[in-house]
Amino acid sequence: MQQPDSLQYLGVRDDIAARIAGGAFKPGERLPSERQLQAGGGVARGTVREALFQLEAEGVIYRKDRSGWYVSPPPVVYDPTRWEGFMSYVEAQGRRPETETLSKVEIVADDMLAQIFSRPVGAPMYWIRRRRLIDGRAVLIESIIVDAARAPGLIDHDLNGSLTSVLKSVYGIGVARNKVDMRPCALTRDEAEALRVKSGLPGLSLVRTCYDAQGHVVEFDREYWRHDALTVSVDIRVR
Amino acid sequence: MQQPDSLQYLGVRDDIAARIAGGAFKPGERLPSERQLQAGGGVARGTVREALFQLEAEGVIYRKDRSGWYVSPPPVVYDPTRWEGFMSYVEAQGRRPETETLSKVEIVADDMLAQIFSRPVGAPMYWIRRRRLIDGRAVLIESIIVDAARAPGLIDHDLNGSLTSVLKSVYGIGVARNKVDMRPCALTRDEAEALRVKSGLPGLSLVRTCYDAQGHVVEFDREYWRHDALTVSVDIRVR
DNA sequence: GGAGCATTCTGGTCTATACCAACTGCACGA
DNA sequence: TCGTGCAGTTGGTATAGACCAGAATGCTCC
Repeated sequence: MQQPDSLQYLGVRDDIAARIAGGAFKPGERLPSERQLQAGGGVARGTVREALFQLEAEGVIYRKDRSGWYVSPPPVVYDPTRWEGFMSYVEAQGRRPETETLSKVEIVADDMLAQIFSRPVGAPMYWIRRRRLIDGRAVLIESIIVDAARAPGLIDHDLNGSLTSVLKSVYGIGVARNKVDMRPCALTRDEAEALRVKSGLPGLSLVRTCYDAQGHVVEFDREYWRHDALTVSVDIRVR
Repeated sequence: MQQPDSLQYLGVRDDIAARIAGGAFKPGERLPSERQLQAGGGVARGTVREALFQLEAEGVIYRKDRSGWYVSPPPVVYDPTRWEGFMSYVEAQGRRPETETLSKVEIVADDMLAQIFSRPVGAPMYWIRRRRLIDGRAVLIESIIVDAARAPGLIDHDLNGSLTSVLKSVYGIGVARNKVDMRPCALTRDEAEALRVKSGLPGLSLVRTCYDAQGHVVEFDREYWRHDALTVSVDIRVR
């Protein structure tokens, strides 16, 4: 599957990429519309879109539905071993973090949750869904489960800040160990809708299990990130 | 960007996905051609392709250029903290690993490599490029740099097996610490060609720096994985 | 000045068609 | 038996046109 430069859409891609690299469009700025790019390049709109899809896959640009194509800001660096919460982490990198709580409800543990938390099926749990933004752009959606018995009344607190610090300061629960699973994925249906992206856009699925010093599960967290929003960095000793 | 089920390509997607889940097509098997699917669904070929792209992004299917669409095998699990080489690792999961050495040459360190290895610019280095396959499918391409002064004659050895074990058994160099950077990316140009995928397919970029017990850099490794070929799992204590 | 509404613009979906290049399989011949 | 070459099939690229729904804009009226 060679890429001879004879392919028109790669030519259009290179043209737009060069203009972005040259500073003609800055991070966050809008590109000309597809129809304008089409006229400028003398190609069909489908070809322009193919070029834009390439740049989107590379993380160079992103789209807002029916609004336009925009130049991507740089990604944040994520180190699971140094993670102390989204808000402080993002702020430390000079970006503006925001959190929106989409829902918070009490549920009962199903088989999977019961096993994860080592609790009986039917045990009360809190289910929190949040959307998190960087510089005004939604970058991840997360679904958190916390054992209600260990943090009674948790969902009555303001959860738009750091959940970790609420658990620590209000309930005295600290995190001693993290297990993180990562997997490239496609953002589909619910996640895509919540992040306001087109279904099928590549993303990163991140499943975090937090344990306290006694080895009990404190928090079980599924996150779906935009693929262009982060870099993961892990520094570990070989066992 | 809601997904009302009125969208035709999502309907086609669901139809194909259901047939795969139902066992009509097994991992590794070929799907009917786009033109056959088109006729069966009564839609345009572009719509069928849109549905196939969705499933590809989700990792459900993959394509061989001008050959057809195939059902994806399950991903391998990758734990950077337990990594003892591709070959043994993949075999332990019941899969068949292969390695092809694409090139191995001596180069001189540029600014970046000099800094990484704490060696002068111009120091001799070995540059090894390999392609690695699971069950006959190319899943990753890697580019490895090793300090030639620490492993003289390395590239005269057979490098289709475990590089780690060659470094250990022949040169007595062990790895004590790993630094791993991960980032969702697009496979473009060289990587895409080496993996025989279409440029722009999502992938995972993995940069590994291996240190010995003295903190010297042993090996610097850039890997590009197919996005559907692996799951990353990290288990770490919070500092 | 602000709320509400209509228009315009934008990307999203879909159809139909055409041609190309790489792969596949088969038939043929050495 | 083993290549070799041809023909058919497949996905890849590109065009042109059409319509839709949501976003953005600007206008009007209160």
